[in-house]
Amino acid sequence: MRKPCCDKENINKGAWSKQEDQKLIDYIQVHGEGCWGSIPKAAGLYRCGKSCRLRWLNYLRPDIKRGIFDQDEEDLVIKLHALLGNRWALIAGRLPGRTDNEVKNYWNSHIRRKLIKMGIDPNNHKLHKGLPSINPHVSNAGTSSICDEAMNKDINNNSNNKLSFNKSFDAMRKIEASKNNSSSSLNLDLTIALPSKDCESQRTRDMDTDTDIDLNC
DNA sequence: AACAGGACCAACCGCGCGAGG
DNA sequence: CCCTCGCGCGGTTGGTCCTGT
Repeated sequence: MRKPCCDKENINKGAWSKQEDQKLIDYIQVHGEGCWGSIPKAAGLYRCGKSCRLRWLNYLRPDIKRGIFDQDEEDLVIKLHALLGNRWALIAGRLPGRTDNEVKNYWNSHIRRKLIKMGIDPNNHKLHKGLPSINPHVSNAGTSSICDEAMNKDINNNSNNKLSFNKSFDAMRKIEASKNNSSSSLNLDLTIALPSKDCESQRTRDMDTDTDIDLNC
């Protein structure tokens, strides 16, 4: 049996107060991120390290972009989900300022419902047989995923603004290939367009994470 | 105005993985 | 090797807000 991540006694749970937020922000601004296990004590917080990490990454980080997803972001989430499945951290890594939690929540509350309404299975991005589609891009029911068309469109339209995915994505492709080896209809040429204005912040972000992606902006 | 049900989202939980001893 | 520990991830929960009746 695994031990709990932290001593449950003297540990606050639930919503964070403004004072707690400020303590965490102040501490990280001075000492930087990392060593989450020791941060609560050092910062004078009665929280476990995991809770501090989550609060910082999902809410307090200064580069977080909040608010509703625009159409480009939503499209990208759909495409990336079709490629990667529920790998929210990887998907969020392609959306500057968005967190995995936010992407996951947005998927579950908005996109998933939207796809279902359109007659598209959100798990495999294929049309349900027999259901009408209101998506003009999808015409070959049951044979092609929604992202194939969108991907091909992007690849054709953005030849000078492409992401070249290297070894991390090679690994990802292997995983996906083994997962889908019997039924995959995805085009695994993982060349995806991003808005050019985001490239620089994206590059910075990738340096901070292990998502090892080579960008040609 | 009051209530119910749904939607949204912050936070928690447990597991897997990698690093270090 | 094996074990322990810390970190990161994805799934889930629960509180709050919103909307319809």
